[in-house]
Amino acid sequence: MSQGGGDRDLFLKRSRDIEHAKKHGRRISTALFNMVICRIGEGESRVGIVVGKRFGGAVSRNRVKRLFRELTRQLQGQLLAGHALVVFPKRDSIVQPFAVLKELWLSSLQRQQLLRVRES
RNA sequence: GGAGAAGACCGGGUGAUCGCUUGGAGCGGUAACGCUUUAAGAGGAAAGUCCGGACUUCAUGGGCAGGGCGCUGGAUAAUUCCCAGGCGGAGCGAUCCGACACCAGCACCACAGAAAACAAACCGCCGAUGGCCAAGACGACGGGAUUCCAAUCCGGUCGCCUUGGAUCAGGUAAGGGUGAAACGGUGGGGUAAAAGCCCACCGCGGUGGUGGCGACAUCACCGGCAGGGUAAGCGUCGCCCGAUGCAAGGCCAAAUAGGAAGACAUCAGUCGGCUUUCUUCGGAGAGUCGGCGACCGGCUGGCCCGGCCGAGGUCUUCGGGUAGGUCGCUUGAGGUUCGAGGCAACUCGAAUCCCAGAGAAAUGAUCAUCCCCGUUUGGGAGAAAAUCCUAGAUGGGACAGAAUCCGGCUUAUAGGUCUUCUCCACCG
RNA sequence: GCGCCCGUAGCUCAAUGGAUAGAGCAUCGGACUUCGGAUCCGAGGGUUGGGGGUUCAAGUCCCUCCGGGCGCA
Repeated sequence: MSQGGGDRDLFLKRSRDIEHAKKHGRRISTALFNMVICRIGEGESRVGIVVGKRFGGAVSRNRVKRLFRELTRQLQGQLLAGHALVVFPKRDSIVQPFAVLKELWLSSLQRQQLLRVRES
């Protein structure tokens, strides 16, 4: 349906979808974020970002969501289709430089074999 | 120069690349939508939700609750906010702070203290006056001793006076450890001792004059003093407030579930007893009496009164509502600049501008450069320290994110700018 | 977003505005016991969430901030 334009279809927004992923997905954790990965079949992969009230004030919560959204936008071309990812950022992720975050994101997805192989 | 007081303002700037949301224009497309281009896109507190409104829905009345505020005047859409003033308090001062009406009624005032709200009196002081007791002087009377009488001496009774009392009646509240608070304060006179008992000043109360719109101020006269505190305890008085909050509310409307609304007629059933008719002997119908229905349940702005509804039948209509979507949704007690009025809050007039509208919630990521501050290195000025100039490296730049919209309050906030004023020190 | 409620010892709760804030459990010490448990005796532990105000006096009354919880589609 979407031709890859606006980023509405890039993100998981309904709590029903996020609860489904949390219940059925497998959980990995890194130094800067936790993540739940769930296979949902057809369609583009989607990313949900969950930031609880314990993370901090509204400014910190908004900032970390923006960081992870930017990460998703920059790297959406390399993601394999048919998965739902739910990210739970940790408090340290807001003080790290963006390049460190990007490196960790790529390597952890590589380990889960969710990245599209470059040469093919 | 130092130490302060009050008020106003800023809250990093510029540029590049890649993105997000909304509006306009153009192109493509039946449409949904897509592409290109252009414009705009967090705050002084957006926060806390403590007040006040706009706006929304809710209503058959009556009464009672409930809440808020409390010096005066002004200003406002409105306010408990704001402005100006009064009074009280703090400060040398600029200034700051103040729930700042009423103690008539009820209630409370622990411990300590003689006594804690009614006025008294535990210790104390006095004992003037009237008693009592003691001593003494004087007088009168009568007695005894020395004795013939006189005279002297002794003791007695009465009267009066003086002095005295661990005294009684009584006077007094000056002084008394306490306490947050003790029934005006200081000084003098006065007295037996005292006391507004008297006087001066201060405080207080009343009356009148003057000034002020007023709170109040001030002056004069009069009064010897009225009688504690707490109402952010119950309460009284005056004024104000209906409730509800954009998750209000309107519209469209999947899936699932079957009901919902209106009108009309009947105006009532059920249980038990008795009488009677029919009977397939199980019962059924009619009449009459009694019980329940009906001291019940639901709705009705928080409560009460009051009010409305309640079973079954027939007919007509299709609606209600969840997920979701959409409207509300940003042109407004609006901003900016002038002018006028007012001490000011603010008001009036003119011109001009359109300035976020998201929806698990857009305003971001990376980089360059400039600005400010700190650390440090090299060079220079300087005898050296201090300090200054210059170049570089490195770190930092607060509090904090619109959610229906406004007016305030409160709280958080790195660094900086401006204006006015006060006190102290020095120089002229 | 809007509305509402609650904060007392480590935990669960008390406490008319009146004095060192109390009880139970828990902790520690002692007694008892061969040792432990139970029991008995005793002790420690509190900025009454923070600050300010009213009052002679505040855990209590009032204001404000902080933390926690609940409801509303």
